[in-house]
Amino acid sequence: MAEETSLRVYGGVEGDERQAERRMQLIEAGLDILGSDSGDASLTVRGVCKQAGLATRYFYESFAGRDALAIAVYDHVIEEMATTTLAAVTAAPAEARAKIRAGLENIARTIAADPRRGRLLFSVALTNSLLLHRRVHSSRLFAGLLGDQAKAFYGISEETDIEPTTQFIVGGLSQTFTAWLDGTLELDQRRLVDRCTEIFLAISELRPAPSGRSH
Amino acid sequence: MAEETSLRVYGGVEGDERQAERRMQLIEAGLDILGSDSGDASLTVRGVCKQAGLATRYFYESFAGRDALAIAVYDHVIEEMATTTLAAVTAAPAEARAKIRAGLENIARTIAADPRRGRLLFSVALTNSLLLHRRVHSSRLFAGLLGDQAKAFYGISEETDIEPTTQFIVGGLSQTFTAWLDGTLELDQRRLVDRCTEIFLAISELRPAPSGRSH
DNA sequence: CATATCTGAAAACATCTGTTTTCAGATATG
DNA sequence: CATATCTGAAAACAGATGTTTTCAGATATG
Repeated sequence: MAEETSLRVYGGVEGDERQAERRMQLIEAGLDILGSDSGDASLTVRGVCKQAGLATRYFYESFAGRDALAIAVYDHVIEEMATTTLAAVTAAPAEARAKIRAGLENIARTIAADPRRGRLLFSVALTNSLLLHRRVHSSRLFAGLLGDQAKAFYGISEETDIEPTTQFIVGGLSQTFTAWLDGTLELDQRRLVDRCTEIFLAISELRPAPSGRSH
Repeated sequence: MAEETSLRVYGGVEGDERQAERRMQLIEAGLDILGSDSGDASLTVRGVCKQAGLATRYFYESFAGRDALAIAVYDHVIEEMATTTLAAVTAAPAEARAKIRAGLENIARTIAADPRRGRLLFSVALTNSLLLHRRVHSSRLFAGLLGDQAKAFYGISEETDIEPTTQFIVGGLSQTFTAWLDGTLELDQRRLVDRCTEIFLAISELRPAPSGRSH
């Protein structure tokens, strides 16, 4: 409440900068932990501070609690993924297969370069209901992003229910990317993206309800 | 080690029976908790005993620890689901669409009748690596069970890697069933099964690797 | 140099959990 | 009836964790 008055220079660095760097160190450490296969149960205050090389004291300087850090980490990863994927899809030729492939390729490349991000987005066991909601929301976002032609066909709304087709695609992609990160799937990135693109397309081209309106 | 000597009659019931009933009460209570949306982090010894109406003392009579109970609950649910689904698939006409529909219908009906089972199998956030491994194994089992014609085509081995197609189907079905249980999907059971059957078929009919062998 | 702030480490306190043990009362058995 | 076992509830103990506070030393500022 009355903290903006102090903040001296220390070690030649401004107070705001030191705080911001500590915050970033905590987010990085949080990503290390959330991006491991232990799930978010291992995200402890002491643990993340040790990983960040900071004193416990500084945790509450930047975050109100465990959940606040988890959300910050998740948002940090999602935001970057959304930005780059949107750019890749936009830059791709105006054709369903090309756009889907471009988006999937961006995701595959990103999580291959930093598996922590992939595990956080797709495979980490989240017990935190806030994080689960974020994942649902961002899944919806990506499904819309990648399947914008499906959106045009079927009229998927971002606010109302998701079609079973979209749910299926999101779940299928998550599972496939997770297995790929695990090493369970012995595919190179190129073939993974090819394969997922074809499956995505095949599902998209199904009529939403063969015998009439779906509800 | 030397417990099989005692076990008196109490309340008109044999000692073995009392133990077995307490074990069943604990498994039921464990299913209540694991089948809630809190994930397996809420499966505490005190909690499950309270839910079962038993004293903490009796937990370790039947289980070595938290993990042992979790595994017992999971196996209990999986075993029943596998048995009834296998029966449904076997009884269905010898045709891919009919067999897939029969299997999916059995799963949908079972989890609609007891959502705890569905949430445990598909949606609960599992931080327990033992449970995660069980889920992978049983997913493999069900994918093979439902897609036996795909198995014949692609030669899916239960011991080696799973094809990306199978991973996609398992993940897609899990996500879709989860959303259906949540109420996110406003479909009746019939349409859900129809839709999943068509998607399943469409994916199955894709060639595994359009440009050659997959690895 | 004197004082105020910052830093790192650790202590402190409460709570939750796993696990074992105690104990008074209920029940069966000789 | 006397004794051994069973039951339910709770206490006890250790460890992990969230969260706040203390404290000695480092660093900047007047």
